[in-house]
Amino acid sequence: MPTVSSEELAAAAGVNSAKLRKDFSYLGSYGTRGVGYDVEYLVYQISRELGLTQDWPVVIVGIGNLGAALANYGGFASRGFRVAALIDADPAMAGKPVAGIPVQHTDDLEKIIDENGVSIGVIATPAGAAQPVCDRLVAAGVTSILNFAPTVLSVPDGVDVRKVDLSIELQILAFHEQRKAGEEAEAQAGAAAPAERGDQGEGPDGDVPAVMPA
Amino acid sequence: MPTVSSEELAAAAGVNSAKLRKDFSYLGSYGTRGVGYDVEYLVYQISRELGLTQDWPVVIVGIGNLGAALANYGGFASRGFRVAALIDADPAMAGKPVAGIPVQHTDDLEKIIDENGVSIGVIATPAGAAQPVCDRLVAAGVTSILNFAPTVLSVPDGVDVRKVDLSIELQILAFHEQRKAGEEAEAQAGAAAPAERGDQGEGPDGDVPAVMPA
DNA sequence: ATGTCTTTGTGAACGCGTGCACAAAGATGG
DNA sequence: CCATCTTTGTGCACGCGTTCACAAAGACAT
Ligand SMILES: NC(=O)c1ccc[n+]([C@@H]2O[C@H](COP(=O)([O-])OP(=O)(O)OC[C@H]3O[C@@H](n4cnc5c(N)ncnc54)[C@H](O)[C@@H]3O)[C@@H](O)[C@H]2O)c1
Ligand SMILES: NC(=O)c1ccc[n+]([C@@H]2O[C@H](COP(=O)([O-])OP(=O)(O)OC[C@H]3O[C@@H](n4cnc5c(N)ncnc54)[C@H](O)[C@@H]3O)[C@@H](O)[C@H]2O)c1
Repeated sequence: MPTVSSEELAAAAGVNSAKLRKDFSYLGSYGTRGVGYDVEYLVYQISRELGLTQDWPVVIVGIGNLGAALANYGGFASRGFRVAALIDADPAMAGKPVAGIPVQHTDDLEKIIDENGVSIGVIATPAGAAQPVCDRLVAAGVTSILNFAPTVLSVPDGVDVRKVDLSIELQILAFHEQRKAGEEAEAQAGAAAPAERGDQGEGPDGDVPAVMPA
Repeated sequence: MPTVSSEELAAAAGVNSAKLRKDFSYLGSYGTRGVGYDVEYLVYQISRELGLTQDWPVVIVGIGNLGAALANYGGFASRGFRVAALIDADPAMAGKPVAGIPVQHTDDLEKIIDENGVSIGVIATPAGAAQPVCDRLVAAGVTSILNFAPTVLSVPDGVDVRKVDLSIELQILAFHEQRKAGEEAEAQAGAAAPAERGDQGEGPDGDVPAVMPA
């Protein structure tokens, strides 16, 4: 039975082993003291808890540059997501296949959501169309939305929205970049450079805490 | 002189006014007691601190579905980012314009980085090519990388990497989605549903803290 | 069966970000 | 010039997540 210790996993992930064990403990006691965790069983338990064991039908609305790229992306299927339908407002696109899936017109949005039992929608329309599209998706029964349009969406309680803003990603990089330059210039001033985070910035998260003094 | 109070700003942003004031205080004391903050001056100071006042040349490597979509995206320019060059390994693409910018071949990568003074690179190649491309970018002087390939990149100290993993965004939504369904089923069991966050999930950040008991 | 050795699971301490509460600053009006 | 009123800037306390440290559990050898 292949096993891994929390120490090994923690080292590989670059985190503290105690935290990793405590996190696992929320799923139950799946480890064996003196041995570690059964890899296969652990993978299954985590997958199940994260919802990776079921497959989720997803619709993409707005099949332009970005929407088409998303439709073509094979990485979703491997994580349990299935592109159930592509929707666009442009009549010229209706019926035209993108990534092997025929694009359907916005008029049928409600029907498509309903027939496919979709609860997750991706919005890749221009900013102006995002809120109206969002409203229709929600009204049709979608309760989770991934929004690429540069707009803050208003949704009722119970609906989750995640916004992906690529400009902000670049801004965060630029912020650190600017800071690097500043530190070099001040390197002669004696003060040591502050500790740098070494992670792979999983998203535009709790970053950028301290700011340089005036 | 148009001004805003920390209270107004906090309400608009949906955060605590004390936190907002404390954050601003790291930039210096730009407010006037009894009045508030001079809007124009505040915007300038924040922009400067965030590095929004300078424009950053950026190169995109891997001009496929995603890379082309990024190149066509106008939202970057408005935030101070300029697409300085597009690079792809496919000889057939060399010279072909995408979004008005001719695609250049990977062979010239180092020269392109150097001549344009690029310090920020975007990787949109297949996963297998990401690390080699990353190494070349870093060797050529790039110190910030936005990675779309589903790979964890190894970089030397001093180089920042941010990874955008769209599958993880969907997974987070699916996780909450699964949980919603679970709560409905357990609604009869008496325990009240835990408080739900109402924000717009700026990235795959410090989310998903507590996990359901076994 | 008993002892030893490894690794888990978790109570307790620590550190840090967030929010409260208020004194100080400064504008404004009399 | 003084009184009053608004809003900033910040010390302090609270809460939560992270880390430490260790007892308990269990495998494995003798
Ligand atoms: N391209 C990028 O890399 C990128 C990056 C970040 C954000 N974004 C954002 O993503 C969105 C899409 O970008 P894009 O480059 O694909 O734009 P695009 O113009 O190429 O595509 C937009 C598509 O949406 C369709 N559309 C318009 N109104 C619609 C509606 N009401 N219902 C359904 N479909 C509708 C259009 O027909 C078009 O096909 C934009 O909001 C953009 O700001 C794009
Ligand atoms: N399309 C999406 O929505 C999406 C979403 C998430 C992640 N991704 C990831 O982004 C990357 C690109 O996705 P895509 O859909 O655009 O793929 P794609 O196959 O359409 O494009 C890849 C491009 O990279 C070029 N390339 C290959 N090797 C290269 C090298 N060594 N140097 C320079 N260029 C090279 C290819 O010529 C091609 O043009 C992939 O890693 C994919 O997993 C894509």
